[in-house]
Amino acid sequence: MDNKQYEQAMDRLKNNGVRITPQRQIILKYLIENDNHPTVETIFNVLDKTFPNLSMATVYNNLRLFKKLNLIIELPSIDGGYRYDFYDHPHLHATCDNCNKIIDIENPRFTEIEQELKDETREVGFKPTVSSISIHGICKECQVKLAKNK
Amino acid sequence: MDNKQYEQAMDRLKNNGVRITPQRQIILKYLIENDNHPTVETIFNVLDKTFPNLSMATVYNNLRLFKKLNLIIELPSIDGGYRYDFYDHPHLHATCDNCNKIIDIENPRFTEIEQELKDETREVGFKPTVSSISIHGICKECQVKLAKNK
DNA sequence: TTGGATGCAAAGCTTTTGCACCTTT
DNA sequence: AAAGGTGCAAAAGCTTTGCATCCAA
Repeated sequence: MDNKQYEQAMDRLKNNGVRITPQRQIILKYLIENDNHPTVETIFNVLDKTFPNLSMATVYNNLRLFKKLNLIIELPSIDGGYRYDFYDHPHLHATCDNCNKIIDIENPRFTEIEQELKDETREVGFKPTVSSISIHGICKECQVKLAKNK
Repeated sequence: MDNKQYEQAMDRLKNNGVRITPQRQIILKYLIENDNHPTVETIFNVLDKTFPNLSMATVYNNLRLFKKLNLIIELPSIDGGYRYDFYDHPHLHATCDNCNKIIDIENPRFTEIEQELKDETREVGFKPTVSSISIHGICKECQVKLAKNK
């Protein structure tokens, strides 16, 4: 794990007068170490194994808190729920509308594009924080799957 | 209203074997004529006035259908719900995380940027359809409001 | 020490579904 | 005439909240 990300996240909590609890630590660590864009339930199920008595409410409450502090971003899934992603460097998301998987796409030009989009919002007096940039469509695997079912 | 958008939407329904009902017509018309990014409830409340006995379930069902046909896009709001937007030409959304307002930002370069992002997903075998591109932050009005409350 | 955080359970929403009736094709 | 869609109400899910207890600072 990139420890710097974790330390910076802890600092952001401290600077906002938010207490550092084991629950907050493991949730953030999980999000930093995994780029699987988990649902709330996935996060809960995985962490509950090694941290019994963890409460779903705590996961919900803390995800909401982290989102407000711009530590994570929330990605809508076509299945109705949300997926969560630690907001490290901005990157492109490709969301499969068939299996709901979210794929990270890295590209050196992306930071530049994000900057350009943020600048555009500044022109109308907006104060940008994070970006949520997704391309919807069908992933490679599902294209094959869907073709077979015809 | 741009009638072409409406006609094209109707064609897309027909081509997919979907029946054209008055409910579908008024919901689509409403979304085409308004760029206020309404919630499900707003859509229901406005349309129910002139179309009594409209059912919330019908609004939900049809929004889901339109989304699947890529006629509209669904934008997550920090208040937990979603906002809907007729998917005409791609454009940038600035989402205020304080008042939940969504602002359309038009820029001639945007189509080009969207194309570039879609191309990036194609490189990993993805088949892109629509984009959902939002910059989160605080709008002009809320910046003033929040400064006053200090 | 003490205000904030957690866990549990209950409440509150939002969204979907079942079914009888109605409408488009 | 038949397949599909609608409205209503009930069910199902998801998310938040109240409160007693616990713990980080």
